Amino acid sequence: MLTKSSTELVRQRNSVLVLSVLRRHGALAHTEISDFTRLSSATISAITTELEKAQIIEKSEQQPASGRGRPRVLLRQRRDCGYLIVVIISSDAVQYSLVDYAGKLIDRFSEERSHDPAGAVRFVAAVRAGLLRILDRSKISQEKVLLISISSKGLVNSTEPVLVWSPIFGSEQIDFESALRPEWQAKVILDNETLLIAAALGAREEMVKGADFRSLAALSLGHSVGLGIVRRGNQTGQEISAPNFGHMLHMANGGLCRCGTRGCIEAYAGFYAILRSAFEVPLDTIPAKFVPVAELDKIAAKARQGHRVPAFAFRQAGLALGNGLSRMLSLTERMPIAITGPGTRYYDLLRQGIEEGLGQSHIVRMEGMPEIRVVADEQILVFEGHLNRALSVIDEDIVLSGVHGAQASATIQESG
Amino acid sequence: MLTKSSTELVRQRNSVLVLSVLRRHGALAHTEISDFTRLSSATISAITTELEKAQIIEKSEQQPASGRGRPRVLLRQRRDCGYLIVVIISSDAVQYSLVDYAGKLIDRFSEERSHDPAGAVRFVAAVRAGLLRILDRSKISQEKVLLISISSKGLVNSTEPVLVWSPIFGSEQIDFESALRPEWQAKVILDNETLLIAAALGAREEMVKGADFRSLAALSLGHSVGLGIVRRGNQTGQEISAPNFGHMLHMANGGLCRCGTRGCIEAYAGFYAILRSAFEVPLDTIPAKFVPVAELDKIAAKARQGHRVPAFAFRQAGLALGNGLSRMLSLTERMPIAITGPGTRYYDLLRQGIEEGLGQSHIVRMEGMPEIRVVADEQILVFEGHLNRALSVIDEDIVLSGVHGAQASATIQESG
DNA sequence: GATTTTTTTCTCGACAGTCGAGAAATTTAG
DNA sequence: CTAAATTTCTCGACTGTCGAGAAAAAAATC
Repeated sequence: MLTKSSTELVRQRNSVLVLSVLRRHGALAHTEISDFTRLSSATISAITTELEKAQIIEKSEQQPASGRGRPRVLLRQRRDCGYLIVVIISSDAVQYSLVDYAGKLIDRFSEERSHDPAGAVRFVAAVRAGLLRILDRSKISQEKVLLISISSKGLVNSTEPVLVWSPIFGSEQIDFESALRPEWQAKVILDNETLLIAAALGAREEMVKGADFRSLAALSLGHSVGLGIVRRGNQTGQEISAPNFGHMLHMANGGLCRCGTRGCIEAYAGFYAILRSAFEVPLDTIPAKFVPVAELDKIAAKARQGHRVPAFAFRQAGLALGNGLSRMLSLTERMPIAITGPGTRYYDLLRQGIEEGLGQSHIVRMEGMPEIRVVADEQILVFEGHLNRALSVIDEDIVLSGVHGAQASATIQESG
Repeated sequence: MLTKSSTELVRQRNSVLVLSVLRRHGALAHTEISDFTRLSSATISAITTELEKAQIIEKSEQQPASGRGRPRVLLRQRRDCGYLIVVIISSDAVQYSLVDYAGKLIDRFSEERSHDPAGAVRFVAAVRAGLLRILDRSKISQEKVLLISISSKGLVNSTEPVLVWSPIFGSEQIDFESALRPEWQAKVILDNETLLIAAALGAREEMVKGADFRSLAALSLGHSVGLGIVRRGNQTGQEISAPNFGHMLHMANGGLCRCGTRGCIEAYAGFYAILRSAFEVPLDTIPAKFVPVAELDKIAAKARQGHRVPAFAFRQAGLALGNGLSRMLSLTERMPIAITGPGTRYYDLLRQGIEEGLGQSHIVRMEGMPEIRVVADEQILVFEGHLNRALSVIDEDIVLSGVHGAQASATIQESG
């Protein structure tokens, strides 16, 4: 449904635009902002003075003039405009990071995760405690925290911050919104971890290729299998989604998966599945909850030495991934695939299977093999994705709700 | 990438908004437009007088006043503002329809399709002749044709009107843009047939449910298998896609498909596949080019009488469809599925397989079986989808490029 | 038949936003 | 000290939307 447009909307959108180029390129002068946004100098003046009055951006300290002419005055976000807490939930720990409005990391710690099975309630309590702890350590007032950005593996509700299914808690849903609302007025967002990886890679790619960038998929290999897809939207930035790839059907009536279904991709390509297959355990045995990486390393070593059974296990995993990717490509379009996660260390063993699995589909035979690249530093990508996403959400929120109100309160502060 | 906004953009978007409510609700009075668009009366005046000067809309004939007060003046699109040619390519014929700007059908005919294999070039020539023929019959000047909207089964390039793969011509690409550009200045768009069905069903659904509508998939069963997905976009209307569903991998190293790959869904669920399976022909035999529906009816009759082999053929088809749909749902979200096409007459035989195939996946086990409905009148839906899509494209084009220019030329005409 | 009521359309002034041009500011080069 | 260069700021013009009220036009009422 289309909706009406007004001149205020124009100002809002252009304000967000100014903030976003500031975000992307760091501190910028008036003229540079004008160049990047294609807005006239007069408009930049109007917008920046408004944002400055609202205490969202500030003029930077005078820096040594680097040429003739009137020296530039750089504009940058005010670090103390607001704060962001990033919560990264992984299988064995939860990492809390406090970040300021300029994207600078202020504080960070990790907490071990309790592995007790009936732990959803206790887990939520732990997250609440962790959030209060990082706030307490920083001496920042709670109202200044504008956003809490959470990520986890698993399936996430697309509109609300509800974890619908996760490898650890299964179908025991976790609603972060209602869990945190009592003590936090900050907005809460929740994203799938691999989605954030895809978003970060997409942003990097767009930096390089510019308008040529179309789409990209990120595949994360580990105890579980995740997929994120980022596509260039029609007009409004990027469109990202995190399908339930690990539990997409690979083969009807296939191996038993952790989720209780038979034949999921993960039941062939997850770490536990490779282990199960390498030890020739029947495919309908209930899989191990957790597999030490060292264990898998041993299997990989044997496979590299030429032992048939472990090599076959990796090959089967590759085939499941390749088939799944080919199905994903059939449902979307040809796009490069970036593989991340701890599983990349076995890529030499997986590769042939992946390529064969991809090659078995019409789309790949017709359009050719998609570009596959291995990307390290999964953790950095996740955090980068958090920042990209969270800070632009904050920018939008500030402009949408804040500028006029904040401007008024700023005037009061000045006169008071 | 965000882009700058300006006041002209506001006017453009609001003009499109006015045209779209006119499109949706038929002739409307000033006040009604204001109600629907939430724009003020003054703005409606400004926009409508502009559109009227540009000869895009007109005041309707005075109708008997139906109450007290100043009588309403209805505004409607000018039928002669421009024309649209709809070309529906099906396996045995090509249908040409001439439609005016108000969406009214003016002329229509079908032409048999030559089934010669080396026919891509000849086929394009036939389409060009057909287009000229329908233009000639109508006595409309060629410049008045603003858009040629083509649909076909198969895989379509998402940005340009290029048929990438089709059941009949295979990988022999057809670029309608370059084929028609010499003699037509009209814009050319090409869509997958099932995508248009999905778009039409989505529009209907949105009429009923309003903002509650989220997404919907249309599955078309026939000689080939098509899928269209429509999702409510973030802000700008609907987002539709037509994946290569029929040739998504169903089973690695499975039955041979028309496309030359093994294991496509169509190689189990297409009409030829059901035939092959019912006659217990080996799955690697090259499939029949064309299967008379009567032949399939016979098999269905036997299956309904309880014969095992033909019943199994339908069941296998259902399983392939169900597995494929479950994979699609894993990659998107839970959504209702509408089944159309000639294959719906065998739905009683397919149903059990489809449901079982769906049930084998994690997503369906977790979120439950999606709603499945059978929808008749596929042809009507295709045409409706064409109109929805094409006319809104025309509206946008007119406003974007036309209003000021057309206004100028109108003034010239008046003074001349 | 004149007047009032009701409903719709049109018009006017206020306000918000962007833009181009040029003025003002401020530094380096000579 | 002056001229040149460069950046920032300001002003008036233009476009757009809005609310209020005037104008139009028919039915209802006296």
